[in-house]
Amino acid sequence: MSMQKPWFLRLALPTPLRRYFDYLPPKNIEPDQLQLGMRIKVPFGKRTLVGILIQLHHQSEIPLEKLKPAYQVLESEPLLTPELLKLGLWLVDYYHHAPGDIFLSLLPTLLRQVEELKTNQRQSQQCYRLTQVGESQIAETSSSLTQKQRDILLWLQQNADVSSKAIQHAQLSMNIVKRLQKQGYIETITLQTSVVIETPPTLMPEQEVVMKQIKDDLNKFATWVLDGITGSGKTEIYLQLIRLVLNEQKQVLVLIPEIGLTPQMVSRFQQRFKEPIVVIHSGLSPKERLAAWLDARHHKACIVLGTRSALFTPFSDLGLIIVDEAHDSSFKQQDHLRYHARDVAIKRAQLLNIPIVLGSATHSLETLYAVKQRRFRYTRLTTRAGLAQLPSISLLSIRDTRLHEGLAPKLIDAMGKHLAAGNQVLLFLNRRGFAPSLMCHQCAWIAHCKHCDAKLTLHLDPRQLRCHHCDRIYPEPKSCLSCHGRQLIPLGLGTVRIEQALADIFPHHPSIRIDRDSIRGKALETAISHIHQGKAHILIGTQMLAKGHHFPNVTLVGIVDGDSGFFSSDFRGAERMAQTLLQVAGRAGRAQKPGEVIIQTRHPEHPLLQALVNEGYHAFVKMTLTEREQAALPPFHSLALIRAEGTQEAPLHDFLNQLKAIGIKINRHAIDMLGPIPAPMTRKAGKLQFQLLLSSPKRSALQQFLHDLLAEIEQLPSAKRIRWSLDVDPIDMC
DNA sequence: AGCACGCCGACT
DNA sequence: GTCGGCGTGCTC
Repeated sequence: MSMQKPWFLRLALPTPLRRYFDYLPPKNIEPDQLQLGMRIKVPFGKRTLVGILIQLHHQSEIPLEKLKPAYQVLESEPLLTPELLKLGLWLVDYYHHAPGDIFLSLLPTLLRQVEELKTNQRQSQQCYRLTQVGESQIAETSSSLTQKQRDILLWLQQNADVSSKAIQHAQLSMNIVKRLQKQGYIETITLQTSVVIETPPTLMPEQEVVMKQIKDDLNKFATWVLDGITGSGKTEIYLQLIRLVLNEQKQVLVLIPEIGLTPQMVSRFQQRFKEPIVVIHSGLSPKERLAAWLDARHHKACIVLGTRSALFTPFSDLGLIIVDEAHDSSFKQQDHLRYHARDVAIKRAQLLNIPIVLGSATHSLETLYAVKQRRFRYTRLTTRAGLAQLPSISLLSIRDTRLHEGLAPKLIDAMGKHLAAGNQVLLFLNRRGFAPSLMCHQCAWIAHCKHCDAKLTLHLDPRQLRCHHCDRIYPEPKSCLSCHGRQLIPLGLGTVRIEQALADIFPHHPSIRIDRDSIRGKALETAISHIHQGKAHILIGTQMLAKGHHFPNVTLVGIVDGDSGFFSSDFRGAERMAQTLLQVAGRAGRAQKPGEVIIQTRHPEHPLLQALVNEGYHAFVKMTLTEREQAALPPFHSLALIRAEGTQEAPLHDFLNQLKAIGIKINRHAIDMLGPIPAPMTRKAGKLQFQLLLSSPKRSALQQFLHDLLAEIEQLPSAKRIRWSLDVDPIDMC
């Protein structure tokens, strides 16, 4: 860059504004001292902010007199890698979100703050080890080490990766350790390593085939769809692929839906690899998160295992991305930047020219459609390990059947048989509490939440009504609030009600309930081990039970309500229900015991249910894809949803109509606009929600349209008064 | 989003 | 008299 011409910094700043900000360079700084991605401290209005350098340029649209000089550059090397910077630019383009919000959310919170970063303050979980320089110092006879320093190095040679506690316990001085660290003889890493490293098992023939397919393709971008039923050994494929990539001195990123539900995944990784592993999830403290982030950035960690947010970890040598349970909707962020970690991960792999593996037993329609279009590569595992058989799935019609607390006599009989044989039974019902509604016997009044458009759920312990949408609690009314009738009847089924009923039906078989009410914190682990020890014979649970854990002694799975998802207002309801059904079914019949799955339904003739049960998930997918195509829905059409939220209906309606009018004006492409319509749950926690749904058969057309529309909205005075948001590729409509 | 300014109502 | 309510406007 020429010394004569004026030059400017273009920064992303933490504001919701969809634009960048230009600054004059800080004093005494030459352009070649700056690198894109560096954090820079600047004055912004009356505030001081940290921004990220996006571009150096010669021409600013802002008049020179309005430009302020930046205060200072906060680092000598950019913390945001060029690769993440590119990914950020893509996110800006694709999700049409404020760039400042995006670029700053790529950094851990501690790095978004104006205060200077204090280093060497990490103490928790920090482990010390010798560096190569330190190793050679020990051998060096002429080294200037003192006896104490030498003792420490020798001790560390014997005891690698130890915590400061262990060092103090060995009567060694942490002060000297710190000094040796400064001299570069000792380094710290964040990890929990297990001592025992297991040897990889021999792969089954089918796994060999899958490995060979992916292995031959490991040095370039490809999206691999690994389709594997529960128990078919997907994780083993991950582990062996990771081994190959680690052997190339590269790093691996593994994304999983929820860390809390998959502790065994973490420990499996720790048992297999001696290379340092870092776990990133929302439960970490800001310090821990930063430490993990920096370890990945500087290749001190070789494997990063984490939830959605771990996607934005910087790596120096990333070689492979794995997304486990890739269909899971928790990969989609539902506020701020509404990104889908699965989709962004694919983009990241593409930018890095590395492979990505999506694993699931029930891939999303989007993924399978991409396979059909040959955009993704497909490979599958169909047999369960250890000769375990697949469970047989059957539909049980409960139409015209007298139910006992929601359970058909045939299901109760089946339960009796399995229990008598000494096996465990799992009942799945995705509704917490005792009863999902409370109705007046006289006038049919139903208790509703005052702040949401939702019925209140009756809970027993303590006895109260609760809104599952805003978590408000109401006392149980003694009489009907409408007609004062004294007889209020709990309607419908919750897990608590089933639990009570089962205590009567099977008094000699203890049961355990697993849902968000019965399980808090570590209780899940306790409950799971309880189940494994056979202390409970019947397991009753919600979604919580469907993920991650295997129950080898469960031979019967009962789906209490097989219809709920198939008749929901959301077009993805059936897909999600099918995924959940198969996921729950997968809990049963591992080991040598064959499993049985019984689905209670009022619509046994429903073609989608029939396809799912008789022909399997892929038949279900094929049929659902046809429906989606006819209805012009994803994956055939691209969607974007503009939501507006407020306390009064009229301004929201007006605002969205205004957007629609602008949309019609600028619409050069085939963009459909539906709305404004009330959101499926219009009132939630006291707020009204309206939405405008945009759809197009061409993703790029929708993208261009959104770009133009947002430019117009920025000019709109009403847009500043209304709380609104844009969701590109929304996954649920409420 | 923050954070100002600004113009009106009820308080020491 | 001023403390503070939130409408409006700006941030390179």
